[in-house]
Amino acid sequence: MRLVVAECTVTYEGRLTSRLGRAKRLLMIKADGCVAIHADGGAYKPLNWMNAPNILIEDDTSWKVSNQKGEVIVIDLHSVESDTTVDLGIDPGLQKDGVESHLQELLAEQPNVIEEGLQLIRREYPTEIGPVDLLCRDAAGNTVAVEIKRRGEIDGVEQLTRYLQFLNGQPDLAPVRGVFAAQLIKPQAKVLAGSREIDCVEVDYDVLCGAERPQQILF
Amino acid sequence: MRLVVAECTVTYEGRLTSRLGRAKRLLMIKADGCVAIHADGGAYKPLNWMNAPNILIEDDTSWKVSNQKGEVIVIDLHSVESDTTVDLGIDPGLQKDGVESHLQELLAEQPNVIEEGLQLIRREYPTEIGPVDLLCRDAAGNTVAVEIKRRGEIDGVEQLTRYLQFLNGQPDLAPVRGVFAAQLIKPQAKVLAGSREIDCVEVDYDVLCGAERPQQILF
DNA sequence: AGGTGTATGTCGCAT
DNA sequence: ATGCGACGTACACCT
Repeated sequence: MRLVVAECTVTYEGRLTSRLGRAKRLLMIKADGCVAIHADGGAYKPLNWMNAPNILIEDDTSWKVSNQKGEVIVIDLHSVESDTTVDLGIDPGLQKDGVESHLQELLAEQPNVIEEGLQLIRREYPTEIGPVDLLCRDAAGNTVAVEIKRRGEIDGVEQLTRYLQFLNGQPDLAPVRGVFAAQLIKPQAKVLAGSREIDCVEVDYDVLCGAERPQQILF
Repeated sequence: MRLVVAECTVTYEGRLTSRLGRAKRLLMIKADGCVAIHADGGAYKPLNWMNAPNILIEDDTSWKVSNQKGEVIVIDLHSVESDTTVDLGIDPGLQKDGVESHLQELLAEQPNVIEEGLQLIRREYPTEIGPVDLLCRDAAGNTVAVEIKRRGEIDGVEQLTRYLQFLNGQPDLAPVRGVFAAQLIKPQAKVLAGSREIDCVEVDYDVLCGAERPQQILF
């Protein structure tokens, strides 16, 4: 990784056009070739950037970074305060826990956690308007579409509503009812779901992890 | 801005849980207090971060960054290779030249590009649930709500649907039909729009710019 | 390569 | 604060 602190002006032309007036900034060039221009604020997001793959052409007073899509950043350097390079090596990578896909896996294994007697028909059931997280059959033999979110908000209810609309247009599946499952469901989402006769279920992620094989725990 | 290069391990607990195994990384602390942990790849996004406002507690071997929402990053430092601070001053900021609003302006001037005989009633027509991009009257005298997007996706159709629902509840306007206009409309959005009897129109931004005053070009 | 859904999305603006 | 819409969204995953 190369870190340059310099007075510079920057222009970007691509998905939009932008300009940065003259100021001292940090230029970060990573081993993968991506370039980021950081100010001393504005959270972790750089002011401008160009992700790999790109081409960096460097001359005495300016850098030109361009990619295949026709995006270009031009960095004019007025004065360079420092220019250092560190070898960080390859990172072992970030281990994430608790994302939606994991929650979906756990609930696919344990649909009865969502509702007594629920059985999985298919995970990621494909439709023209996108995949339904879980398609299930309930104790009474009716089809149930389950939408899973980490945090249940209005968007998720809208999404599930679309699926239900679509699925109920399929004579071999209808009638299909909906269940909205999330670790936490916001009040507004609950209200909206309620008004559409969609059940809401809040699931405890830790309990779900612990209860992954309840038989083995019980005996 | 403070830049530290160090061997470290990191854990984050908050919206999810994550771990970073021991490796050399760049720790960036900006003047606003935000902290970012960068590896030498993965575009401009840090592996972990904590935006301001937060509290950084530093001792000999570890840093603890936490915020009011209960998110916590713990950085264990095994060895520090460098620790430098630069004063970048306040950035003059990024000047953006947007495309979205411009598209709306152009279509407001040229509603007939959307549909033959369409006339503008009002741009940014206010409703309780947000402004309708363009409210128009068609050749037959019916009211038309136009939603404009750079890229037309399902969200945009949902948004327009909400507006139509609202507008059709106004006796002086109803019936109102919808037109979804974008530079590019995704297949799923087209399907959803079709099922709701919303017309889709793809507009060419460059042609629109060129056709801004068609009379002057024709004569 | 293109399409779709997720994200610790972030960011800004209005209520 | 919360809701809502835009973003150069980025990114993984699938066809």
